[in-house]
Amino acid sequence: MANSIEQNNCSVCSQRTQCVGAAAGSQTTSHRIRIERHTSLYEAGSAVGDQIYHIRSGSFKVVRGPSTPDSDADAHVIGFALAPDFIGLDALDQLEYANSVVALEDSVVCSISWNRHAFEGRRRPVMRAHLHALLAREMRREQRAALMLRNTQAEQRMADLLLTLSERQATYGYQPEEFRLPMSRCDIASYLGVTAECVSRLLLQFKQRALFELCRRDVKLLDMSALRTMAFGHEPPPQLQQDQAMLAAA
Amino acid sequence: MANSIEQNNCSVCSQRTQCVGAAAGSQTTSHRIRIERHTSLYEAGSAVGDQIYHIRSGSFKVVRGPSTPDSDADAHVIGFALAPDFIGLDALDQLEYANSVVALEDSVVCSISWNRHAFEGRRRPVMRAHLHALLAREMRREQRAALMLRNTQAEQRMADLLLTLSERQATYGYQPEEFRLPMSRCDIASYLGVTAECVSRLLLQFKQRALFELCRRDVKLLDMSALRTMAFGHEPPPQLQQDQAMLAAA
DNA sequence: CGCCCTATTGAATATAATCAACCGCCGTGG
DNA sequence: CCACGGCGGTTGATTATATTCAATAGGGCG
Repeated sequence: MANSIEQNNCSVCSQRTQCVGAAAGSQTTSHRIRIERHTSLYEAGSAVGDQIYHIRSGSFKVVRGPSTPDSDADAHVIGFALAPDFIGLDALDQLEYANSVVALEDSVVCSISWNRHAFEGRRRPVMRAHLHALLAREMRREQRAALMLRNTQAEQRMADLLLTLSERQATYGYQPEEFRLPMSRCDIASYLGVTAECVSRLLLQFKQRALFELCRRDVKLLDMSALRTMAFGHEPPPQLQQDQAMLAAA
Repeated sequence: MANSIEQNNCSVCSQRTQCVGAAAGSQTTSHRIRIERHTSLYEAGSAVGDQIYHIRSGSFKVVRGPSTPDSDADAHVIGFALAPDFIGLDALDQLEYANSVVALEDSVVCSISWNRHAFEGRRRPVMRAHLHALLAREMRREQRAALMLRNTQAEQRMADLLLTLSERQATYGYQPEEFRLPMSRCDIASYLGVTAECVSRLLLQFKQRALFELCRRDVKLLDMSALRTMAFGHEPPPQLQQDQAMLAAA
């Protein structure tokens, strides 16, 4: 399913300050993989290797179980992964992947052999810290998502999702107000834990309240502070950039 | 808050087959800590040390944020931890704990210095595998919980909780049908993402349908297969014992 | 052009929240 | 010993929120 692979020198990578691979040393190489839209990086049930994946560009959905059991449309979206996220951390100890990862658009990932990097060589302690930080960060992100699911209405979760996407857009150098939703309404619904109809209605409401403009999948946020107020009880910060900072510093 | 501490020789520990500490070597020691009911093992905001905790007996709730901000009762329960769970894995890379852990009953935990065990000594690779297995397993557990929150009604989540508690009871040598709920209705409600009233009604329904007997906090499951059918769509297995087996085998 | 798939809209229904009252247990103090 | 008050838990009535079922709209693509 992965469409093309090429070698990659981490020391000249544009994302080396954020990446685990680059920290391992200047001569490190990794494999760069190009994934076409709607194809999977890996499928639930396939063998887990020695690698984790770093998204260089594009976006993915993480789906519980096989991505297309044909008839069975209850493939639940348990998360989205956008550049520069890492994928495959939850499978470190497993023989088979429990989830499938499907590209929402044409994307590029780096495959990093974590075992070699994290536990050999001079920079081993640094790499360990990196890996543990990634694991713990992922765990806290899951916790936060679960918290949202428990204690908020669909409206707030939708607002949160929009803000998260916006934030991600911003860290990538683009404007935070304007972006394109890489996922379908159905994916959003599955992720938020509501029906597609409900997503539709929520988006309509948002539009009517002039929180944003929306044409198909193109979004332009108009009132981000209102969205923030809606998502959290009017506080500014989920400490995400803090985690990013830690990662870069390590 | 931790009430008493004593030294502990892991090689004669009754749980050495399941514990990270014991695998490190025969002369390993850890600290055994006694925690009184309603006191916290640690509080959100307190400093993270070099240890993770292994529950030897008793039970805890994991609460997002400080456990008692006095007036503010919206302390959300993000999970329960029962023997022989591990606690503190999500803080490996952090300076401060993000969650608080509160004992639901008088409990005993072992404090294990993971850094020393996992990265020094002859059994280092084994320890690493242990630690990574714990981290990844915890992550998958979170994912499973989130899946339940997204795609199920309160009824199913309640059934799932009861079965989980039952299963835990069984792994500990007791009968799986009869046990005592260590947590309050309010804690259950917070964990399931519903109100306390709703929990009450659900439990009443279960009783009326003769799924179980319930007196205050004492439970006796009468129809476990019905509960299973309710929780998952009539399939048997969340693969949890598999994880346990892997852990013991490593 | 016409089909298929995604998305939207509407009406009726189900599920859980909210608000409010009440019960029963337990510890305290008269 | 019993009365009191507090807390955890239960129950009821009403309302809000999201689901379900069904029908429709619109874009992409052969």
